Formats: sequence, C-alpha cells, structure tokens
Amino acid sequence: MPVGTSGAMKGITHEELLSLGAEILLCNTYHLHLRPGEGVVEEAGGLHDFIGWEKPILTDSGGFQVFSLNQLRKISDDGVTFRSHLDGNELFLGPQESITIQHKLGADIIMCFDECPPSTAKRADIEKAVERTLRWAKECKKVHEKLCEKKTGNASPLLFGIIQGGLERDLRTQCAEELVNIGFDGYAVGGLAVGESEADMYCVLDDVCPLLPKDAPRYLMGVGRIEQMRTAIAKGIDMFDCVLPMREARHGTLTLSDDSKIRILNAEYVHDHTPIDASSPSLPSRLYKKSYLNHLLRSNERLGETIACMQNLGVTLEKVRKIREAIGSDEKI
RNA sequence: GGGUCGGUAGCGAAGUGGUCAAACGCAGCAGACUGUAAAUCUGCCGUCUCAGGACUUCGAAGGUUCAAAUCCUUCCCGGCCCA
Repeated sequence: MPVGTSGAMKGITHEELLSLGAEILLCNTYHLHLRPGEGVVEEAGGLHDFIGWEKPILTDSGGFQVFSLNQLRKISDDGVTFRSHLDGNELFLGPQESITIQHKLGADIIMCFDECPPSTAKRADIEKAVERTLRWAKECKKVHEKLCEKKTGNASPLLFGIIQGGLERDLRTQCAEELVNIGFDGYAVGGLAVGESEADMYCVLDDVCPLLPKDAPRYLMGVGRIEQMRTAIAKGIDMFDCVLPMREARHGTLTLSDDSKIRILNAEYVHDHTPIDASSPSLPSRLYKKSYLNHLLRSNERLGETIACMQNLGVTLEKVRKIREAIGSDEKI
C-alpha cells in the first residue's frame, strides 16, 4: 500500500500511481482529522469521492502518531491527547474518536486505535501498551459494530486489530491470541521496523503468524524494504505499507529493477547519460537519463521528485506483485 | 583630484587585539531515512595528515605588540558622494 497520508502521494498523481499498479491507498486519520477535517470529507461524499480515488482505501487510526509525535502527546487509559503539529491546538483521540472519524472518512479498511511504543521501551511500558491496545481494540470493535448497524447495504468497512508487544515474545503472543478472541476482519502487526534488528522483527512474525486465522489478512505495518517484505510474506504476511520508497526517492536514493540502489544525486551521475532504469515498470525511468534526473533533483524541480517517486514505487509494487504471483510455485523471486 | 565606506575560505556574510583555520547561510562532497511533524536530518567542507596534530591564511607590503583578520603606515582594487 502506497502511503498517501493526507489523501495524496507526495509528488505523483493518482493516475501515475495507478499506472504503477497500485491497488489500494493508505490515508491517515490523525492528519485528515486535522485538515481538512472529516466533516469536509463526509460532505464531499467520503474519501473516495473527495480525493477522486476509486480503488480501496485503508485509513490508519492515528496509533502511529502516538509513537511519532512523542513530544506532542500525552497518553492516558482513555486515549491520547495530542498537540496538533500544525497549530498547537489540543485534540483528543481515543478508540471511540478514531473509529468514528474513520467511519466518517469512509475507507474500506479501518484500523483499531493502538498504542505503539518504541521497541526499545521497558517491559513494563510495553505491558501497559498491550493492555491499552487490547482494551481499546474491544472498544473499537464495539463502536465499529454500532456504526455498522446504522449503515445500509454492504458499505461497512473492515476493521483490523493491531498486535503490539514490542520484542516481548509472550506479550506478542498474548496480544495476538486475545485479538483473535475478540475477532477482527484482519490482523496487523504493529510496532515493528521502528529501530529493532531485522532478526528481532522476524522473531515476532514467527511467534505471531501461526496464531492468526488462515482466512484473515495479515498486515505488517510500516514495512518496508523489498527484502523484508519477501521474508515476511514467506512467514505469512499479506499486506504492507511503507513511506520508505517515496521518502528515499525524494531524498535521492533510487531502487532499480535489478534490486540495486543508487544515490542519483551523487556526482558520478552528472555525466551519466544512460536511462535511469531501462527495464523499470515506470515509464519516465525508461525514457529519461540519469544525468537529467540528477539535474532535476539538484535544481529542486518537482518533476525530479515525480520521476524518482514513480521509480521506487513502481519497482516496489512490481516486486511484491511478482512475489505474490510466485506463491505456491517453485519460482524463485 | 577630494571625501567616504569597504576588500574575510568557491560565493554571500559575521568577527574589529589573545578562547580564530575563523560563526552562520548557500553551493559542493558523502551518508541516513520503514503504520510521513520528513522538499527532512547527520557528517565533511584552507592544505597535509601516522587523524594526535602539523603547516599556510582574512587585498598587498611594512610596522606596533609577548600576541594582529582585528591597531598604525603606505600602496593596490571596488562602491557611493563632491569637484
């Protein structure tokens, strides 16, 4: 899932995104609540109509902001008080608020509001986070079901639970089991790829994946790198989202279709007039020269950002598609 | 011709006796980035280096001083003003 936090990918249009094979878009509750506000989105006919995207949308609950806005928030048992990063205004997000907002936004998949502690946190803090995440998950489901009752037809979104527990294996296991008992449409593994080692991350997946229902989608949040997704898929993960391909692109690190990475801003590309990536799934990368992209990015031209983002996103989406197609076959990807 | 303000590292610009190889910004060189407070952040950026230091710098040349980018003298160059 490409990440379009505020309802947009930085630097590329929906059409360009579709041309790369994107099938679903992630947006963020916290950001859309701040601006433009779910009222505006609802008034426009929901997120799909508002942003002009017909394919599925998943909204994140704002749980990750509990982690990333750590200077601007205060956690209590009921939820989290944020200081808006835009204007400093105080706002409160708890399970009820998050789910209500997500329903108004009108995504296809919505996420439980969770507490995402740093993986380096003390066990006691992680314990607390798991406890809250579970209590909030129950609350989320209750609010979700209530809101679904009011809806007609099949317009109800799917609700995913989120497994926390840091690197504490027993807490992860406990969290997963309890979430399954509560029952969700899909299960996400959160709180990973936030500074721990890859080995630790895979350990958590090994512990948690076998506990999840076979027929429910598993979503590893915030990952990632193509190699990591390849490994995670082998362990039973179905969905991912990650800002990394886009962020790296904007900052000048390109992933090519042969899996190599290049830093296109480096001096060696000033005179490199070969195509950016001759076998790229992204058209501009086949069309334009490395020297040109180097120049565009150095000159701060928007087009450079677009070409770079399309390259990384295109390659990432294509790789995952190929891995998916290879599942069950002997093909090595 | 007279007056005046200025000349600092690739550029811009601080510093106006010692803590100055010289703030800061840009440019340059490299690196990071994982449910987006991220067009962001970090390091390097006079020369050499066994990375501890060594050496040469603040228009030029002299001088004062224990010590000068900083004070004095002369000269060169630029801006502005007056003739």
